[in-house]
Order: sequence, then structure tokens, then C-alpha cells
Amino acid sequence: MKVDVSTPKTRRVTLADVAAASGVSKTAVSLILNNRPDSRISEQTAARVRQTANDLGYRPNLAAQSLRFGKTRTLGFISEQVTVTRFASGMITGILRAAKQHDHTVLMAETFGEEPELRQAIAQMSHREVDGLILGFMDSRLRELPGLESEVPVVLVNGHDTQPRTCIMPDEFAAGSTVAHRLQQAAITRVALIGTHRRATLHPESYPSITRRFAGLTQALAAEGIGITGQWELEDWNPSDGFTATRAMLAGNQPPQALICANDRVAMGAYQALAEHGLRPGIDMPVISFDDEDIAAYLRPALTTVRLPYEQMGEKAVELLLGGQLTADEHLVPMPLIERDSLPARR
Amino acid sequence: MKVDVSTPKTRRVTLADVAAASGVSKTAVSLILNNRPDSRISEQTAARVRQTANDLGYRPNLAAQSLRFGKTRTLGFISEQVTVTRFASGMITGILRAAKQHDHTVLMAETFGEEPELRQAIAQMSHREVDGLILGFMDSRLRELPGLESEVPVVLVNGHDTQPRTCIMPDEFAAGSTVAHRLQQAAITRVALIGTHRRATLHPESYPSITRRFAGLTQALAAEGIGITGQWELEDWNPSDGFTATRAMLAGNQPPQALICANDRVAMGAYQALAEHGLRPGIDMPVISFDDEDIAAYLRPALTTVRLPYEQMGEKAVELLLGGQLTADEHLVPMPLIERDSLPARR
DNA sequence: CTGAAAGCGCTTACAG
DNA sequence: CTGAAAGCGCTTACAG
Repeated sequence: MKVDVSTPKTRRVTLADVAAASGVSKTAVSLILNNRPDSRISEQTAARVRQTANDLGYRPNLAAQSLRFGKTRTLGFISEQVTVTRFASGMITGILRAAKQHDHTVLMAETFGEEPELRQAIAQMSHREVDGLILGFMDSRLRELPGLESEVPVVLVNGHDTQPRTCIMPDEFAAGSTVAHRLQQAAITRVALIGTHRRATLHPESYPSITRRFAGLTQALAAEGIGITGQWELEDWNPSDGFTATRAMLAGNQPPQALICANDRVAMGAYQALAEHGLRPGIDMPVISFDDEDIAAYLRPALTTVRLPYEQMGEKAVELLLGGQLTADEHLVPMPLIERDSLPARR
Repeated sequence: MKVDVSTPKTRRVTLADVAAASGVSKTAVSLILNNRPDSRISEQTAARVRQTANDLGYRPNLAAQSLRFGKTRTLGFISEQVTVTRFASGMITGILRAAKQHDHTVLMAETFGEEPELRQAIAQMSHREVDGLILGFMDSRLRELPGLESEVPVVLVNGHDTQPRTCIMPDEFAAGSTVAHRLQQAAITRVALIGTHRRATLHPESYPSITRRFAGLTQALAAEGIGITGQWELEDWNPSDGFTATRAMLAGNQPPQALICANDRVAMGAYQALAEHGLRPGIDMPVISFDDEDIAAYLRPALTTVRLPYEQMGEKAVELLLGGQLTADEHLVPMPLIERDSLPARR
């Protein structure tokens, strides 16, 4: 079916058209449509002009407005990779929602963690004169950000620059107490930690999120009087790592009453190791975790976990960018507990 | 730390600045920088102008160019929901990559499947005069698309309109032969189908992808001489559905040699049911599936599956949009077999 | 071969 | 109270 569906551009209705159609000047139309209070045009004319504008389907040309104002009502979002986990997609959702509320649109770019790509994306967005730039990172490693000398306001999400910047982070430290408290409510007194993170342990300042997650956890567990039977260091946080570590833990002679997993993928591996060992996850061995990725809901029993609040972080970024004065503060966003079925009820 | 990091806008370098700095007219600078061949300016002057432009860090103002040309070098991508599965995020990656290659940027909006949101997003993007619009859908249900009377070229990804449109679909029918052929290579002669889709069975024309997936499958299985021991109809395609169906299948008396699962989530549920039944997925019971979501790689053994080529579909959309004449054709993108560990080797 | 001028669609300071 | 004019930064048809 060779139907040509590329429609030829029909000329758009302009301010001049509205002016002509309603028999007043462009100035008047502009004043009326923008509700300028200073110059009082008769309400009758105003109503008539508004009506014609509406009838004609007039929409101001944004390119013209941008040229006039030097503002584009556009925000840029640059992320490392959108396909991996909920990380970027969650931020996108939050950013889009908040941007829409403020009548802004958002431009996207992906860097795959490569510095030249980042630099190029920043240049491109500055070039398009976005009103603000949001940089999203998958892990919160401290890094030196290139190409940020431009004059556009910047907010970092889930990351830090070596320069002072506005940034938004999940409140990992508080998440630790959330978990410890929930465990206490289930009357659990001995837990195993599957696992810590090798590189983060070696360079804590480079991995603020991971470091805070475990600092919060150990401090809160102690405060709740919950003992740690052991903690397994992992190279990475994939199911296979969780599987191996949990297997090693089960081979030991210090059985815990529950497992705290570093993240949901680790928990998935832990489930597999428990099953292999004849232990029903969540029943014979309660499990709690961090992140709330998609798989958390798919697991059987569904996994109770503390959510990384990507959407809220994205929203917050927009609010800060559009809300006026930007200061080089770190903003913490709370991590909610997502209660599912892998933990005994509170008592 | 209250450092103000909102930098005041320093005036951008304009064409006029370059002209003044190099002692020629704006016309000349424009001609030179755009490599207009017609008017031959001395190569010496040209070089000097290019040099000053570079030194000054001149970048043409896009708003001005847009105003002049009525083109924005911007594409719009509207999707239902970006947080769910790889669906939208994969398309985004493909779209961004292709757009970058053509020196375009992309604007995003999310509709959550709501018609008013869709209508609004389309209006907003037309208003911003995107050069093309990509509409991405999560399931390929036939639907009536509102607000598309605008003059902007449109491509549908993973969906159809009641109007003739350019659209891009995965080649589900061919995927059926891919699966059947792979099974034949593993010397499998009897399979169970977990499961079909109730609504798709009732309204095949509304669910082209699902319908094609199973049509391709049954036809190819027959061609390869592989028998179907049974097929289980599912209300939905989540792990719990796969679990229930597989359990029912296992209770029957027609044991298959392999399972074909409707998608990876169904396969995840099948794994759980198999394990419960003391059967090792992939070893005692080979499994093959469709989609290649994240979980496919996490499962143990990792799942062999036929990938939904979202990235390629996104790329293709951009190519079509920017490649000139748009015709109301359906473009089929091949679905590659992702070989992992849930199927015996080929013989 | 090169420059002055007009115009894309808007807004606003300035006259009338 | 209302309109003509200038200008945002670019490109191109038109004179010189």
C-alpha cells in the first residue's frame, strides 16, 4: 500500500494573522494573549481577539519566543544508559512529570558512561540552550565532570562532581535504619549480610551510596540489638554473586535468622541458593533487600525491599532547576520500604 | 555549603561578532561557515573567518535558524510508559543513537496509555515543531490515534492505527520458525506451549504481534515435524501465570520434551513450577522463550529466547523519518535468537 | 566578488 | 489607550 503520508507543511497561523483577522495591531494581540495588565485594552476587544486566536488555532511560535527571550522552556537530561534497570527510566518518568507541570519539554542524550560522549552531550544541549541540565548516574561514584564550564544551571542525580554542585542522592543511611527496624519488628536477632562490595570497601569515598547503605545498616542493627553472623564480600552485585555468597554462607556454621541482601539481584541469587539447599526463601529464611528493581516483584515469594526513589529524584531535580537559586547542596530523598512477602509480619 | 552555582548568562558569540572580529560582513561569514559554493570568497579570507569563528567559540543560534528555516532538527518520541520492561528504554537507546548520527536531538513525552495525555503530547510536540514524531507502544493492539491531523510526519513503533500509517513491527511470524528450527536442531519432537493469550485468541486482529507469534510458531513446528502436546491459555503473561500453567501441564499425562513459553516472565514462572516438581529447567526440561527481557539473563540456567529488537526498531523509525518520503507501509524488523543455557546444544 | 537589506514570528520600549 | 518600529540571530535574494 503505497500511500504517501508525508503531509506538506501548511503555513502556521501567526500573530499577524490573528491581528489581521480581528482588526487590531500585533502589539494589541500580544498584550492580550499574554495577559499584560499594564496597558488596559477594552475587555470587549480582548475577548474578541482571544476568540479569533482560538478559532484560528493560534499557537505562538516557540523558536521566535526563544530568540526573543533567550529561554527555550526545555530541560536537558543526560544519562549513562537508559536500558539498564529502572535507574534511568525511573528518573525519566519523574523528570517528564515535573517538566510537564512546569510546561517544559525534555531533551535526552545517552553517554554509555563515556567521557567524550558526555562532553559532546553537554555541548549539544548548551548549544540548544536548554534552561537547565540534569545529569543522571547509575552509581554514585565521585567523578570529575568534563565540559561543565558552560553557563547552564546543572543538577546531578545520583552522583557527585569534584566541584561543588547541586546534587540529589537517595537517603541510603536512613534506609539502613528502616531495614533494621523492620527486622526488629519481626523479632529477628541475628542476620547475615549478603554482601558488601569489594571496591567500595577499598575506596569508600568513591562509592558514597554503597558506603552509606552499609554504614547506616551496621549502626542501626547495633542500635536495634541485632547481631551480624557474617558478611560476604562480593565482586559485583549480580544474581550469580548472590548465589555464590549465599551458598558459602549456608556451608558455614553460624545460621542467621534472616538475610539482608545488598540489592535485589543479589537477593535473586540468594533465593536460588536457598532453594538448592532445601530452604524456602521468605519462610524458612526471611530475606530483605535494597533497590526495588522489576525482579523484586517477580520473585516467589515477592521480595520486600527498600526502594531507590528514582522518580522522586528526577522530579526533585526539575523542581530545583526551575525553582530559582541553585546552591551546591546535597539533597537527600527518602527510600521507602516496599512491603511484600519475603519477611514475617510485624508483631 | 551555600555556594551559589547558578551562573549568570554570559552573552553568546553571534555571527555579528565573528563578522566584526574578522572585518567582513555577516553575509560573508554565513556563506563561508555554511560552505556555500556559489559565491566564491577568497580561500584566504575564508580560512581567516573560520579561524576567528573557532577562536571565539561561535555556534549558530538554533532558535534563529529554526525561525528562519521552519526546521528544528528535533524529533519527538512519545511512549506509553518508560519504566516498564526494556520496551521503551530500548527504543530510546536506538532512537538516540540514530538521531545523534543525523545531528538531531530528541524530545520525550510519556502518556501512561491515556488518550488525553497522548493528545496533549502530540499537540505539544507539534507546537515545538519537531521535524518528526515517533509513537511507541507497549503492545501492538490496533487503536485509533487521536490528534494526528497535524502536518508532522509520524512513524508508529510496535503499533497500528486505524488510518494507514508508516509503522515498524517485530517480525514475530519469522521468530516462530527461528524457534521451531532451533528445537529441531536439538532433536526435540514434542513440545508444550505455555501459553497462548486469551484476549488475543478472541480478537486476533487486535493483537497482531501475539497472533503472528503463535501463527508462525504452529506453522513452523508443523513444518519441522514437531508435535504439540498441549497449549495453555493464559489471562496474562506474568510469572504467576506461567507458574500456574506449567503446574497444570505437569499434572497432565502428556509430558513434552521441551517448553515454549510465551515470554520471559512466563518462562520465569515455568522455572519455578519445574523446580517445585523436582525438574531442573534447561536440563530435565529445555525451555525457550520470547522477548529477552532483563530477567532472561538472570535466570538459572540463563534463558534462551528470541529478542524483541526494540533498539533496531527505534533506529529504523528515525531512519524512515529523516530519510525522505514516508509511505504507509509496515516494516518488519528481524528478531534474533539469543542463545543461552536453557536448551541442549545443536547437533 | 561582496555588502546592505529584508524577513522568519515574536515582544516591548517608545511615540502618538 | 493603541500602533509603528526596533531587534533577538540567522540566511538569502538582490544590488552594487
